[in-house]
Amino acid sequence: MGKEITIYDIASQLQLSPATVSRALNNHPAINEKTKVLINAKAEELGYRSNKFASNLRKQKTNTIGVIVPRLNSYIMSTVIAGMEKVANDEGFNLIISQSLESQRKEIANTKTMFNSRVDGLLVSVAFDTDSFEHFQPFLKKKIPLIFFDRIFENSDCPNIVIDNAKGGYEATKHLIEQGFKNIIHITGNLKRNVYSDRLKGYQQALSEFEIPFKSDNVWVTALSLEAGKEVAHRIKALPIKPDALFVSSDLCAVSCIATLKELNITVPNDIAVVGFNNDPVSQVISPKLTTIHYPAKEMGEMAVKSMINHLKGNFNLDATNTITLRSELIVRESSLFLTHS
Amino acid sequence: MGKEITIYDIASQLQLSPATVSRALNNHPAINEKTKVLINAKAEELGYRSNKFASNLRKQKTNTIGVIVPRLNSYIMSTVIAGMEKVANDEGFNLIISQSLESQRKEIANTKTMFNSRVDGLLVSVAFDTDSFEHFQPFLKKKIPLIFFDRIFENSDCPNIVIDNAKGGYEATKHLIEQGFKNIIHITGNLKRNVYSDRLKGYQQALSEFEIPFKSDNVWVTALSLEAGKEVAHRIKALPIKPDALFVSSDLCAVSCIATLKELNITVPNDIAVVGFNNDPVSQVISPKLTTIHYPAKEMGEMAVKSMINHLKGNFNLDATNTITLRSELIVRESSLFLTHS
DNA sequence: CTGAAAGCGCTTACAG
DNA sequence: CTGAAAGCGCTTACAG
Repeated sequence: MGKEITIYDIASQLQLSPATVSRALNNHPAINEKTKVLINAKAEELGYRSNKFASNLRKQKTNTIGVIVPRLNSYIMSTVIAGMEKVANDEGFNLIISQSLESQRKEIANTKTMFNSRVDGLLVSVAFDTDSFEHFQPFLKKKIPLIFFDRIFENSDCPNIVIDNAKGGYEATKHLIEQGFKNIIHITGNLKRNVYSDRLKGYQQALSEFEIPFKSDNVWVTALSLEAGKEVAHRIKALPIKPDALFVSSDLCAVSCIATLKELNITVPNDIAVVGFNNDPVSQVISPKLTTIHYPAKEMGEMAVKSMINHLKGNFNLDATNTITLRSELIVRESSLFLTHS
Repeated sequence: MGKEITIYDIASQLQLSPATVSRALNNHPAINEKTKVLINAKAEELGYRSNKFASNLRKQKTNTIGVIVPRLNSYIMSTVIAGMEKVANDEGFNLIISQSLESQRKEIANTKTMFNSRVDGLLVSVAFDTDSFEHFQPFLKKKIPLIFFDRIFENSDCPNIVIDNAKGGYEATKHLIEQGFKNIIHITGNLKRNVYSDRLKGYQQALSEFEIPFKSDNVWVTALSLEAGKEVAHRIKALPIKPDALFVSSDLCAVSCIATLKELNITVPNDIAVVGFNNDPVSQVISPKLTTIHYPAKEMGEMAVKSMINHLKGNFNLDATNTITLRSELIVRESSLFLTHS
């Protein structure tokens, strides 16, 4: 009970050296198969559990991957984390997770903690306002692999895991145009971030393809929050010439906007069509159901951890594949369909 | 760059022993204040970072708290985790998080991993179908503190952190009754779990207080998922005598049900009033807005980690305070208001 | 207030 | 295929 079993206990009971026990437990090829069986049986019998701290200390590795996200409690991020946890657990890696709460200041503090925790690798989705790369430099200097996902730091030379945000923005906008909508407002987040700037590019591309002039007044930068959705609705209500469609870079914000528009007697899609982004469950439980871009959050989390572990194990070099792009897709529901357009 | 600074480097540069450096860095009272200042300055200068693995190995502690939740990507749980992360980070503890995906089998596997990771303490919210305590016994045997939160294991003698679910159920039901609704169906989850059985008790208590007979046919056990919400709506549609209200133990399920009811030409609250549970953001972005019970998820996460750390530090004994109950409250919105009842 | 020394439990280069 | 020995970087009981 009180006493912990070590490889020395196994060794002495089996009349072997601790070195052999250690090798057998780690499935070292030089050890006789029969000896391995013996040792593993004894380990099982005694309830041995390996001491990670001794092992990590000796090996100078931590088997730990750090994760920094803007926030833990958004649909996308909690789903990404769920995917990460699954893979990490299966591979015997630990995750240290922290949230920047959308502030570069907190993100810097988080990177310091991660650095001091000696993570073997770091996975980051950057905050809204991050515009310096400096806090990531210590990792590169120490050759600790750094991978960005979702919200990447552009021109960083670090590997990135993303979806094709431009394509997502393009498809969302094109769909609206094909439904007959021409005056489309794009509600987005801080354009410093690739996810938003790329979707904007897609939006512009679609407009230009259909020869609809782009107006910068039609791009509204918001916090993409629940509150932002309400504000957008009120702003639209006050507009002399109303848009006929909205492309919103977040489902939750889109849905909140739709609810508020309804309160203001503007109905969706009849008065204004709406397309969201993410395929958050919320998009299915409102009426009208929200057309959106499916975001493979779980897959992204899995891919991020898998790539990191492969790199750490030397299975493949991350630098070679600088960007991994996951598939996203348009899901058409009622909120964007042309009905009885007035 | 390559070389890591240790206390030996600091010691030799300062002509001191590693023992003194170690003590100074840990703010040991026996060390001269001036020496401490000197040592800390040198540590800073050299970019020293403590090696947790050596320290943990020596101290036989891990500074790690294990967390097992049913799933990471639900509003409640991701918010609980966000609260946990905040406190753990501030206190220098690490979290190892894993998800049981509502299966006892996976939960058992998770407890094994946690045990082998030698967590200093374990925080658990149990799966839907967990009915054995056996997989937690190894922790008690080794005197590793175990705290349950949200979904607790009843009669376990372990400390619990919960809300007053019976009170929540009571208030939700009482509110509906006071609005004039009498035929109230309760949609809930697996009644093995305290969160659901207690809410049911509250529901029954409110009915009995108003002398409305309880009918077990009015309690529907579901997965409380998005899909479950749809099924409930269809089942109601098929009912010869329809209920006038629904008390649903999850906002997401409630909202999905409302959306489907609407498709079936049953409107909320006019035809059927609805009260949810959790105060998920989704409750605010639909129309009508959902009346619900606010669940202090972030606070629960913070409290769980705080209690665990205090216990580990010996600040107070957990066994003394067997149950910590956090405040929840009814939030009245449109979905439950008596309008033009037909 | 400071130091010498042992030991936490592993892994691995070296030797045979 | 197996072993002896050193060492990873700390902490702490003991001594002074």
